[in-house]
Amino acid sequence: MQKKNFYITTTLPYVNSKPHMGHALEFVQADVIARYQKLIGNDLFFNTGTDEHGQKIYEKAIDENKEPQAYCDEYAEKFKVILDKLNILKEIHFIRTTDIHHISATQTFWKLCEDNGDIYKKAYKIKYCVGCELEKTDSELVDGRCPIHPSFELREIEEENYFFKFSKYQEPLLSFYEKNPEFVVPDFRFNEIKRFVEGGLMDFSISRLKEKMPWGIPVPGDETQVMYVWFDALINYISTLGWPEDTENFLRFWGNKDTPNAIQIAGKDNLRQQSAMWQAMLLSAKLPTSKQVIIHGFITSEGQKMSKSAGNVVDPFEISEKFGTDALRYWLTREMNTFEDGDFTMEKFTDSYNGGLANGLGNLVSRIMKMASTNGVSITREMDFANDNEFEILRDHLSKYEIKRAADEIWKIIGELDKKIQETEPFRLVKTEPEKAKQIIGELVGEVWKIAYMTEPFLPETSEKIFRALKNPSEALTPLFPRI
RNA sequence: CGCGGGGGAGAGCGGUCCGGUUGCUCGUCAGGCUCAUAACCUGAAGGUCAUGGGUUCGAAUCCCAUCCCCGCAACCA
Repeated sequence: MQKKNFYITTTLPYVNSKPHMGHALEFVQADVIARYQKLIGNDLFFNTGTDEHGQKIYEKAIDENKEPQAYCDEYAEKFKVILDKLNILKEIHFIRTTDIHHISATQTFWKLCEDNGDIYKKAYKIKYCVGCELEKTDSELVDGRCPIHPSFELREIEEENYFFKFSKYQEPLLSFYEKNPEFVVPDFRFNEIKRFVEGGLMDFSISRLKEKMPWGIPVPGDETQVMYVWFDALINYISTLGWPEDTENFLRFWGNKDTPNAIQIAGKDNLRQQSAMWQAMLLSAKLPTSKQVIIHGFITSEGQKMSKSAGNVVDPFEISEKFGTDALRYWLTREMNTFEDGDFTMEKFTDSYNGGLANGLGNLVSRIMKMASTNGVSITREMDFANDNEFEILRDHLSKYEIKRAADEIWKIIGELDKKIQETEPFRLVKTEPEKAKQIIGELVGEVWKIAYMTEPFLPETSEKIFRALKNPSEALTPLFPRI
């Protein structure tokens, strides 16, 4: 099989809050795909990082009495810690939108769009709450008023901002979608964005007055303005590759216009930004588009949106500390519907842990390894992903990013093995026909090897433990997942 | 007429695109096994697949209408 270059990126979390379950979901989903690609022998560029500019960060920093940069440093660190905690591939690139190189790349990008006539200045009306002394977006308002200060009338202030000619890209985007029928996965999200673009596009504001909000990347050639955070943040997907200087790396992983290569994963709230706005920006800069955008759902808790006020926030850090990284990864990949919303409760979590991990995978490995060590049976076969047809089903699902379905296939095998042990009874047969029993146990050990191999993208730590046990069947195996 | 998702055994989900004995997980009940983490295997009970109409030999699935729940509605994973 020919080696390919594979690029995948998450969205960059905005550092206005610490890592939560939704971030964990996206990191783990991306990691499963990345690990799988690595396993089948492809060269990998895996990207994530932190989105650090903008008004909200600026305010938070002031609230916490910190310099914005110091505040961001602190939060970027928190995200690095959660990546580690989730056992995300160490080779992941971690870009920060305050990185010097990102800043210069963004300014270059801006100039490309500007040269193409897609950036212009226009008076822009903003709604301003005198109570908060802040600008408010329409989505923040309740009944047209600031929810915190409903007694104040909102003031309309006019300021000059730069705008991006999004409207110009309605037709180009639609024809691009037409030519790339798999551009957004799953298909119902693709329909959603098509309908949105068909409905007409409004140019969007891409800068802010520096004197009001200095925490942004300076607009080239205009000292009075900084870029609006969205414009800057999206560019990370290519600045992380060393664009614009490192054209070789860029072509290798981002691809060219005929064969775009970048896979992006994002939450459903990011559908527009990733699959329309960002693609229009790339078209404007005359750069290749992304290859595919994968959209996942949200995690609710007790059927409701997680929020501090509802008191139902589940901390991924705590869960993995308490039950293990792979227990959390298992839940995120197998219990969650890959493309839809899922609900997290402690009860569901422990049920799935006990069922799938303790009674399922853990117990199966225990019973087979015990028989193997008692009877001196060791591993007899080895396979690999790239060449073996045994993995075809898994391959089919993962090439479509059907993470849950791929995991389901593994657990189907686990169930069949439990059944096979019961039906062939090697533990009993060993007393009457030891050779035949050993042969069966040998087959079972081979199956455990296969499971360890297939499990690696999902549960890397467990996979490693099983491999270790397979090499030393005589060593006592501690339960992989004690019941909880 | 804004967009989208959903209504199904006690609970949670597949299945719906491309009509043809409702499938899975957990729970309950009965039996079996003893290699294993009170784990594992077999079987059973339990559903008018939201409602009303239509198409069809046949509808959870297609069409029309209605009711209810939940997100989003330009920058919140």
